[in-house]
Amino acid sequence: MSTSIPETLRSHGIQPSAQRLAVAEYVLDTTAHPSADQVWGKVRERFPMISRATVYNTLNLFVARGLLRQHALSEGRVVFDPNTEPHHHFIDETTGAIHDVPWDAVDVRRVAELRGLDVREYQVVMRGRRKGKAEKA
Amino acid sequence: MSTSIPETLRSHGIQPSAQRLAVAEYVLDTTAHPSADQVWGKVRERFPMISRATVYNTLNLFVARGLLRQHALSEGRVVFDPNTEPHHHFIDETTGAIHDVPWDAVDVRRVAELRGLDVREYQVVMRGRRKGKAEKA
DNA sequence: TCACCCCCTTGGACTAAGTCTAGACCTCGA
DNA sequence: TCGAGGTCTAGACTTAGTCCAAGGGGGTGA
Repeated sequence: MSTSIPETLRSHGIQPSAQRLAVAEYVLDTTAHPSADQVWGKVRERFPMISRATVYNTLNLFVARGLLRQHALSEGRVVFDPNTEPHHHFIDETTGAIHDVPWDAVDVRRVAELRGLDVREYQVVMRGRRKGKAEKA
Repeated sequence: MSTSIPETLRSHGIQPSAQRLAVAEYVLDTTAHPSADQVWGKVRERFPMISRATVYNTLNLFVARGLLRQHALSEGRVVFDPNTEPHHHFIDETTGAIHDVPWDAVDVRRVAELRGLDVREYQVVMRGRRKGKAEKA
């Protein structure tokens, strides 16, 4: 909130443009883990003439510059996530929705001990169902 | 090894056929985590007239009947894995190769404690490089 | 103010992965 | 032998994503 979106883009070496701002406004402020085509659909609501190639180019640029991360978690769906800090993921089996799980909510030990493997990063991918508040039925 | 492939198929409620056997012979005995098209390519070496639809149908059938598991781990690639026991995965960032990691090589605690989430299964996905023996350069 | 250049965007063609469908083909039991 | 059900094939179709050539727009120097 302290820095504006154009500043954020510039600080990552990205020249702001109207299209890039429109993509950034949506994708840097969502927890919905949208796919590229979902981003396209959303951005077109406010910017109907934007082309698919531009959205793909922009998302790939944001990933390359570290503004976004790309995940392939479920069923070959590739999604984008503005949360670039280490975290885990929970996939709701009934809806397919992806939820972030804070890094310290899971306690993983001995990852680095695997012989012959130089583990640079890891995450826990969980599957199951959400309980409680979301479903009042 | 104790049970033949036709028996294995039948015991999972799958009627054996020449095509299904050809797919099963390769895919139930590999650790390579092949994609569907890789399976198609491999099976065609010995069975050139098999169609792509048959290979996809067969793989999906095997997954539905619990003979195989499907993973979407890296870059939207969907791969098949005959190892249906719980295990983790290591992805070699330089080659894209996927390696199985034994369940007890990683020590995960507190997964079940996430409030509001009913975790039915989980795995640790690691990324990095293989060290040592594989690279003699 | 003008012109130029460079970067960005566009639309459409192209590719790859996967699904669907209609018809042909087996195979097995009666 | 016949029929029915399940299986296989080829090809059309869909979806996700990339590539490319051409057009456009904004900043900078003259």
